[in-house]
Amino acid sequence: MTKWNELKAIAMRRAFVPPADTLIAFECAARHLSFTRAAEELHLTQGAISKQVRQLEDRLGVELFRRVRQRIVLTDAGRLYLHDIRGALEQMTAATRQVMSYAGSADVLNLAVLPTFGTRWLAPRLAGFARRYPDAGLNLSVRLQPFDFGEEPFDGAIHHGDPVWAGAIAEHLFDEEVIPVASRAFRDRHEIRSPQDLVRVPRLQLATRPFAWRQWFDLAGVETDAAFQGARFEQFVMISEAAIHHAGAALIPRFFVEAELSSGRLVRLFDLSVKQQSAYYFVYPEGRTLHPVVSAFRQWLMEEARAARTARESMLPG
Amino acid sequence: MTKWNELKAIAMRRAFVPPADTLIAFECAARHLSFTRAAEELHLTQGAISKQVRQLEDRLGVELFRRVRQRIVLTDAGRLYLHDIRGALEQMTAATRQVMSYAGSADVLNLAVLPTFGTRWLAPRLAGFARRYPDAGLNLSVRLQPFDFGEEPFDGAIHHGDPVWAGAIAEHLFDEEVIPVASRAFRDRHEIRSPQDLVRVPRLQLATRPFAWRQWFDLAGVETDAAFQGARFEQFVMISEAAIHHAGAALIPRFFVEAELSSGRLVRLFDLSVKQQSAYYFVYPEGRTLHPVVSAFRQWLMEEARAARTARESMLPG
DNA sequence: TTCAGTTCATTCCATTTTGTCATGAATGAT
DNA sequence: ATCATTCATGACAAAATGGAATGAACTGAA
Repeated sequence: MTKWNELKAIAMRRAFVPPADTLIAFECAARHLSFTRAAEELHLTQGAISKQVRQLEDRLGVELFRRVRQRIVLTDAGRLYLHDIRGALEQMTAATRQVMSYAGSADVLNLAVLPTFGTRWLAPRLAGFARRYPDAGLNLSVRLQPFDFGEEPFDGAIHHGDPVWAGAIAEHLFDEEVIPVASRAFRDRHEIRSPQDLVRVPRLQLATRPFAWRQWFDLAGVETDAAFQGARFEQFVMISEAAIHHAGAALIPRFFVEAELSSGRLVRLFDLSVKQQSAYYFVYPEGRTLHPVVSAFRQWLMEEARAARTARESMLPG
Repeated sequence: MTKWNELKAIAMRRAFVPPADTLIAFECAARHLSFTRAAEELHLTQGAISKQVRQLEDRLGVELFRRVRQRIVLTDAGRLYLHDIRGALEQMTAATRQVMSYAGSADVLNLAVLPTFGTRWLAPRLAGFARRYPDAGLNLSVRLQPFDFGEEPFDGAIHHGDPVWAGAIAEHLFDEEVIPVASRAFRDRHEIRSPQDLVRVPRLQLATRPFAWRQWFDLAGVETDAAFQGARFEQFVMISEAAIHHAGAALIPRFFVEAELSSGRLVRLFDLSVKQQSAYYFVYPEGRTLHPVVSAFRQWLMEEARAARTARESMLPG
C-alpha cells in the first residue's frame, strides 16, 4: 500500500524512539491498567514502572495516563500511542525471534509465502518435511507481491498468479479450483438438488474471485443474470465462517476448505469446480546453484503438490 | 490480513526486544556498511557503534555482519533482520511523532482515512481547514476497514462503500465515478474519436473495480465481449503511471487523477463516467456530543464535498 | 618497500540510565 | 479507626552506555 508522506518517518531519529523497555512497560501497564500488575508481569518493582511511565510522559510531553484516585486510566493520546506502539513491538519481537532461529544452525531455509496458502495448505504439511529433514531450519515470511531475490533474503517463494517472476524460475504446484460449498443445514433447508437451485438461494462472493459464480454457472449450463449477486467478502476466513454459519452457498478455493470438508462443517454441493486462471507456483532464483536444503524442500514440495493433484483427480466422477 | 500464528509474537518479552538505540545503531551501520559512518550520523564514537553491534550479535546469538578486511558486509541473517526491524522502527518513530502532536494542544482531531483518498483528495485541501482553524491539531491514520469507535481513539473516519457502520453516523460526501483517461500521445496515436474505438485499443483494468469497463461500455451503448480484457492493476498509482506512460486507456476514479488532468499528463477521453455503487462517507460515532473541533471539521468537509460535487456537475454537457 | 590514511576491535574509565528499597499520601472496605 | 491497596518519590546501588585512547589490519600512493 502506498504510504502517505506524513505518516512516513523521516528517519529513525533517536530523539523519536523511546527505549524499548520503556515502551514495554507502558504497554504492559496499559494492558493491566495497573503499575503494580505490570511490575509483577515484567519482574520489576512498582516504583520502576511508575518512573518509567513518568519518564516516557516527560519525554513525549504528553500525558498517557490520568491518575484517578490511585488508579490509572488511559488518555486519548495514551490509547492512540498504545495501538500504534503495540504493532511495532510485536513486529520487533517477531523479527528478533526469527533471526534468532539462525543461531546454531547453518541450514536455514527462508521462504516467502502467501498468508492463506501458508496457513491452510503448507503449514499442515510441514511436519512431513521436518521429519524428513530434521536439521533444517525454516523461516516463513509473508509477502503478497513478487520481489527481487537480489533484494530480499529469501531462498524461495510461493506465488499465486501467472508464472512470471523476473530473474526466477517458477515451477507449477497446482491450479486453483473453486468449489461450491455450504453448511449441511443450509443445503437441506433450501433443498438444493441441482445447480439451478443455486440461482435462487443466498450466495456468497469472494471479492478476489469476482467471476467465479458466473464461470461456475456457465460450466453447469445454467443461464442467469444473477451470477454477481450476493454478499461480498474480501477474506477467505470470513466467507468460510459465513458459509459455516448458514449464510449462503459459497465458491471457495478447494485447498482452503479441506479441513472443513473433512470435519463436515461444510459440504461440497456439486462435483463441478471452476479452475481459476491463476495457479500456485514455487519460485526460486534462476542461475543460482540451489543450497542442498532448498533442493530438498523443492523436491518435497513437488511431491506434496503431485499428491494433492492426484487426490483431486481421483475424486472426480469416473 | 489474517496473520499467521507462527509469525505472531507470543508476548513482548523483554528478552526478545533489544534496546531501541541498539537497533538504530545496527540499522544505520547496515545502511552505510560502515561503523564509522554510522557513528557520524548518530553523533556517537565509532567504538560505541562497534560495541553496540557486537552486543546485539551476542544477544541474538547470530552474526549480523561479516568483517571482511576492515569492512563489514551483511549476512543473510543480518539482511533479514534489517528488513524486519526497519519497519518496526519506522512504525515506532511515526507513532511517537504522532502522539507528540498532543503536546501543548487540547484540540487534536484524530481521523482514520483511506490511503488513496487521504493522499489524493483530502491532503491537498487540508491547508484550507488549517487556515480556518489554526489552533486545531490533526492526526491522520490509515484504516482500511470499519472499526468500533469504542475500541479505537478516532473522532471520525472516511469510509468507502455502503453507509453501514455499526454505532456510527455516515454522511455522504460524494459518489465515486470512474472516468476514461489516457495520455494525449496514446489518444492521438490510436485515433480515439468515439467510445467504440476503446474496444480495439489496449485498456487497463483496476482490480478493485472489475466491472468498470463493462459498465462504461453499457452506458456508451457499445456492445463488446472484450470488456474484461486488459492488464490488471491493484493500485491506483500503478494504473495511472501506466496510463501516463502510454500503456493504454484506463478507467480511474476521478478524484484520483485531478492533478494529472490539470497538468495535461492525462486527458479525459469522453464525458461519460460510471458512478460506482460505493460512495465516500464521513463517519463519526453516534450518540456523542461532537467536540467543537470535530464539528468544525465536519462542517468544513461537507462544504468541500459539496463544492467538489458542484464542480463535477457543472462540467457535464448542458 | 615505506608511509599515511582508514576501518574495526578492545580496554579503561566516566557518565547516564535503570532498578531496588523504603516511605508517604490517598483511597476504599471493614 | 484500622487495614489493605495503589501510585509517587527520594536515596542509593547496579547496570548499561559512551568517550578516549590504542592496537591490528588493510589499502593506496609515493
